[in-house]
Amino acid sequence: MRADRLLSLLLLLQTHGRLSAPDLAGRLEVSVRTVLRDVEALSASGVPVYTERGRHGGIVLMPGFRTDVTGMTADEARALFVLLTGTTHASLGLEAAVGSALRKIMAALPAAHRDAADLVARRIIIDPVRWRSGPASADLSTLQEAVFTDRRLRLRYRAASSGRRPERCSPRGRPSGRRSPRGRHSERCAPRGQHTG
Amino acid sequence: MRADRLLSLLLLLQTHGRLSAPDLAGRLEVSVRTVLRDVEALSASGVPVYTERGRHGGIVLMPGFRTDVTGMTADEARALFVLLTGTTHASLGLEAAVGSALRKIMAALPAAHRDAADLVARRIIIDPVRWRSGPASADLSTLQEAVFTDRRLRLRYRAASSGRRPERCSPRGRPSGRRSPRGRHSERCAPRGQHTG
DNA sequence: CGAAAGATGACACCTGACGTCATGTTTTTC
DNA sequence: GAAAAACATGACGTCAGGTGTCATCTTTCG
Repeated sequence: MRADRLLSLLLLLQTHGRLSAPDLAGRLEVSVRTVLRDVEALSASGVPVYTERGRHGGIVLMPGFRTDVTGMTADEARALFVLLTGTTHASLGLEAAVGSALRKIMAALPAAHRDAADLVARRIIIDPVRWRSGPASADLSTLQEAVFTDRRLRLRYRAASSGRRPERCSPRGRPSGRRSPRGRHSERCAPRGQHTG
Repeated sequence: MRADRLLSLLLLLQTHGRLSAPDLAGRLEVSVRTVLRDVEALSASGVPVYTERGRHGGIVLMPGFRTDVTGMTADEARALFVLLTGTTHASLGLEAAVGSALRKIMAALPAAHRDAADLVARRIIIDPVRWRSGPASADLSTLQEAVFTDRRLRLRYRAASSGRRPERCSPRGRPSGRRSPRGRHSERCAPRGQHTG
């Protein structure tokens, strides 16, 4: 899904400061052209992302970003809070767009707002099995989430990252293998190199 | 978008107890076939929706639903809360899927969880202009939101519904009119009859 | 100057989403 | 019991969005 990948792109840019388009293409498992298209879409949507050309160019998120843009009132946030304590289970299992997007945001939360929600996000990250007990059709999204979680883990608890890996790999590949001729990295199972610096 | 409509379908079913497929088709401005497909998708996603055949059949949401399914822990909800107070502005303007979906949920919130968030949702519903001051590309989504809001208003504050209607109508119709041959109700401006009983 | 990387346009392919048509099946109503 | 209304399902065609690939061009750094 495109919206899904846009979110991942944004989170990747928030985590690392600057990434080259080929690098992003590898991480997101799409072509460089698609990465540039996505960057254009992000920029058109108001995300302060800009690019730098030349030898060591790359995609850069505006440094001042990631902190309080505060587009939402406390009231609105509270409304969401109330909503999410109740109905959300259905709405999460309902559509991959909202569901997986929120989960990805949640997974990447500590990087953005580490101050108040780190413990919460830690629980979610450490125990991804819980997601598997969700709605029945969680195969693909659980896999994607596991991959994403693993990446995040590499950043936070580098020691405890191994051994908790899902048995099936093939990130972003559908079980039917229909999408395999597209991506060039369908065989990879371990998380990609991570610029741990 | 399909995910968007699935959410609307769920909310419609939550508001009214039971609706026939042709009725839903009219409200959602799609064909009956699509409504049935959507119901199937909802059901496959774990939403307890069932159908009743025969003369006065219809689509019914399980009565026990809408209250605490509690698929999300308070921790997770708090994580979302923290998230939505911060980064959300970008993520809202970013992708219509998450953004408009959340707004629709928020708009329909009082029907579901009237107890704790009515005042919040009321503020949101009464002052939709605020959404217009968001990211620049909010044309279509703002229109859709306005239409949706108007419908909700008819239910809650029947007296104050008029006069605050957006100048452009054509709900769910793209400005280019590309989608017009599909939907059968592209010309309508006023909200549809609402079963106000 | 050459290599690496972003920028852009064009073209083809594929898939998901819809509408339409056709045909059953079930339930209510007359 | 027949007709009507409504759900159920399969098939087929259309259409637009998303992607990959190819081809150039421009910019920056070594």
